[in-house]
Amino acid sequence: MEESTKNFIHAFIDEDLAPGGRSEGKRIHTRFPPEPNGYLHIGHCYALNIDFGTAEKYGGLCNLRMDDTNPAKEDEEFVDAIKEDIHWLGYDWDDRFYYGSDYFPKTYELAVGLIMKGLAYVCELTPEEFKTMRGDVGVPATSPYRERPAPESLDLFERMKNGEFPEGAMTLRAKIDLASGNFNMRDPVLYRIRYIEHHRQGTEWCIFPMYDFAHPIQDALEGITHSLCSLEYEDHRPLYDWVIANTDVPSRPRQIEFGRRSINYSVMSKRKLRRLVEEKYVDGWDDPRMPTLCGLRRRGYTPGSIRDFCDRIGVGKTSNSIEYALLEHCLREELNAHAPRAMVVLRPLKLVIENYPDGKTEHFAVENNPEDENSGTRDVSFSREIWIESDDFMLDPPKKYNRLSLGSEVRLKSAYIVKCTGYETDASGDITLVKAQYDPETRGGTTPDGRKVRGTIHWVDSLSAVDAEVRIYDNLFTDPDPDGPGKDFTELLNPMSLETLLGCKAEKALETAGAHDTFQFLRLGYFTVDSKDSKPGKPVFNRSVALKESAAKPRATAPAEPSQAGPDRM
RNA sequence: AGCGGGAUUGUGUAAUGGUAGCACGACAGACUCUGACUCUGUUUGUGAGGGUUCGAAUCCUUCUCCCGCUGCCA
Repeated sequence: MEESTKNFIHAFIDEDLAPGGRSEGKRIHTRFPPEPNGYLHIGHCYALNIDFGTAEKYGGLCNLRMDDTNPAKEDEEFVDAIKEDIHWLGYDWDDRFYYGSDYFPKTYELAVGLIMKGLAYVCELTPEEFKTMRGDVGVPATSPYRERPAPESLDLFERMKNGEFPEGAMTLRAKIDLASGNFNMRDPVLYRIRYIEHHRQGTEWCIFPMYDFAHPIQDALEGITHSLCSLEYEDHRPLYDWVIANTDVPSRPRQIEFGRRSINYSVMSKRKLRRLVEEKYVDGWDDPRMPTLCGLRRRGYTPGSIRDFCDRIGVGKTSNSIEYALLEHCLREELNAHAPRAMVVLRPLKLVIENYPDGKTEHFAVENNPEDENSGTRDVSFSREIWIESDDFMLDPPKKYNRLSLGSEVRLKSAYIVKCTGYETDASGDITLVKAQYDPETRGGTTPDGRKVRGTIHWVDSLSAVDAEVRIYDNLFTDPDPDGPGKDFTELLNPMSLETLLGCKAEKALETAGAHDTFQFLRLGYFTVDSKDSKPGKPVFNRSVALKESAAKPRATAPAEPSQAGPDRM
């Protein structure tokens, strides 16, 4: 997992660490600064991996800091969820957990210092005036308050802080360059007035620093050496550097920007994820179809598979969309090695073994995981009537069909070889039952005579079967890029993204499976116990990811029989 | 149009002047008590033109295309 390949960020850091570099002799220190206004998603994992991973690579430290300088958007509710998700992924910040808002007094002090140096002024342009006087490409911005004497700005700024002016009446602006081609440098706002209760500061403050002012100060105060952020802040770097250069801060962090990464068939922006939840296209932030960490967790993704994914997608300055198949591969790879096997029939069809004594029950020891010799075996019972997957029997099988058809032989996994002798149908011609004869010499699924049996299928003893609900998930969207230009993602939702199967038959051992337990259902895929809806005796499983299927495998027509739409089916 | 970034196979990522490699996907075959896993093999790429050089993905140049910014959001 620790690829530790060198990326462009490492190249910059090596350069800074070299003799004469800005970080020579220093311990590398990064930070992860989420805004507590939503749940973490897979895109954050990528940033987490960069922030914590870079610190780790250099034997440094990474802080966790809640970026909460805008009281209108943030909520304490998200703070704990964010911390939980990060810990779940396996990253730790020790005792270095901070809130940006904890620095409000110091930030205010530094703003005062800027005013005294003549580098900031109180501007009384209303938001509307501000907009009209912002200038344009080739047209400088203007402000009649730009030359206001420092003592006057000092007085007004203090009164802003004391709550003497209404929202929007004035701002504190940096005095930089009204004609800059980089609009972020056209005397950017440093402080604005907001009469909103802050989730931690209460009503202590009514003026709040902007990100562009607060962030570099917070970084410098914490001794951050490298402030890693996404590409959209590239235009802000000159301002970041300006703040560092012109305020009295103890260190000089370097901002480095990296390209974002998204996943196809998904949306990633908080705004869109919020819409999916609020407009009930999904069942909540932790709906297993969501790219949120809580959603992925409920779906059955493991921390290891997600971190492996982040390592594999690399770090660069391009903004790209990764194929969902890579994430799935990472999960399969981990689960194949570790998930215990179980037999579950999703779409049950009764198989009656005519020459097997009625009332008799046998027990077989079935290996828990053929990939892991130490995983042992479990006891699986067998009797005259068993459930098999309905597409494991076909009347008119295509070529290369290895399963049951009239007259064919198949192995019941770990039990016996059976030969199909007949079937029954209902009035409409649908198959209701399949008949077979077993070969007593093949106990355990062996063939003492050395004959080859092409197919092996999974099965569940009807006498001990447990009814289960299984949820099959597919992409949330039908379009690989639902976020693309000119597209309305709500019109691209996949109506088949959730299929709920009721009356599935699970082997007895699964009756009491606990939340987040993950199994490989033989020949089907990896399934995780749903953490919300599963109950002992009434298990509910989420399909985390299907097994790969070779194209050669003939696709039987999927019988719709026990399948039913869930309540939130779209 | 002003400023800032970017372009290597279907996808992502290496190669900083010296054989374009790796992973995922796809396809084909071997193996198999999971049509999984594993193993083997195959296909497809340096956005375009010009230049420098023995030699260019890499350096120079012109062009094309893509993305971000013009909140008192982060």
